[in-house]
Parts: sequence; structure tokens; C-alpha cells
Amino acid sequence: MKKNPLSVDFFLHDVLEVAPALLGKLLVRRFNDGLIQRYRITETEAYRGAEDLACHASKGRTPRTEVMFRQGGLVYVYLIYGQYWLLNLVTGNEGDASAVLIRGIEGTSGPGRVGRELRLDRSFYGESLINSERIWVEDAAPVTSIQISKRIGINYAGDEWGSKLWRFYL
DNA sequence: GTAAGGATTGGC
DNA sequence: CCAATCCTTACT
Repeated sequence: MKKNPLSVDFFLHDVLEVAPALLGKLLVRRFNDGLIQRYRITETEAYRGAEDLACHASKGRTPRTEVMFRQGGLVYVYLIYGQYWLLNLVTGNEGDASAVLIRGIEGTSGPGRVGRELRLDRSFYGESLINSERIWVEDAAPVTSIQISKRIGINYAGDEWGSKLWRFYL
């Protein structure tokens, strides 16, 4: 059962606030067999709107990016390199086109492996973290210190956006 | 319809 | 360092 699920309000702030605030929170997954697993979030990255050239939403409102333009609290998943489902949590208000990439959870390292551990697939696209019975986020004790760095793997975005310190980790 | 490239990973 | 692997996007 859900213990202290985050309400939609948590996600309706600027992605630069939400991304570090997610560190230490519990990503919860209820699998088909009923087993519930909780994973402590250890690494996140912020992707902030249509003007952020590293953000997929900078390509416009396409079938792939559509969910990022909606109100926060939804899941944005996409397949990368034809192999890995990456998990993002949509933030902000309608039109903000921002999302947090979950790059790491306790026990695994790397965003591709997060998706594998959670057994994500395209059916999670657009799922509400508020209503879902198979994926949500629960509150947890605040973390004491947060590390910051440049975002990973976005060299194509150029210096202005590639140099933003929008990666947060424990 | 065709082609290029990617918010990665794992193996050499 | 580099291949795997296939969807999304930008073109013709």
C-alpha cells in the first residue's frame, strides 16, 4: 500500500526545485505479481522547457514530447539507443515542458539500468504518479548534502545548455 | 519512403 | 575505444 505518497503539488514547481528535492525520496513500483519495491532516488537531472536545447521538448510538441508539456505529476518514458527505457517525472504547470530524469536509484547506477530494474515499457508513457497503482513516489527523510555537476551525455546541446549545473546526486 | 542520430551500457 | 539496436525526427 501507499505510505506517504507525494501529492501533485510537489511536482507543480520549477524543475530546478523539484529535481534536487527528489533526492532521497522513494520511487515505488508495484509489479504485476503484487510485489511492491521501494527504491531510494540517488541521482536526478533537470530538463527545463522548450528553450533548453538539451531537453527533448526543444524539438517541439511531438507525439514523443507531448507529455512534458502537460501539468506535472506524469511519467515521461522514452526508448534510447533502441534498448533502454529512461524514466522522467514531468514537473511544473501546463506548458512548462519540463521533466526530471531519474538517473540513479540505490542499488543500481545509470538511467538505463533504472528502467530495466523497474521493468518499464511504453505503456508507462503519460501514467499519473498520483493515481497509479503500479508506480508512484513517497516522501522520506530529507537528505543532508547534495552534489551538483553538469548534465551527462548532452554534448549536442552546445556550451550554453551543456554547462548548466543541473545534475544532482548524493 | 529514406536516412541520421541518440538524456546508454557493456565489452574489448 | 566502440558496437548494439530501433524509435523519432527531418528530410525527399
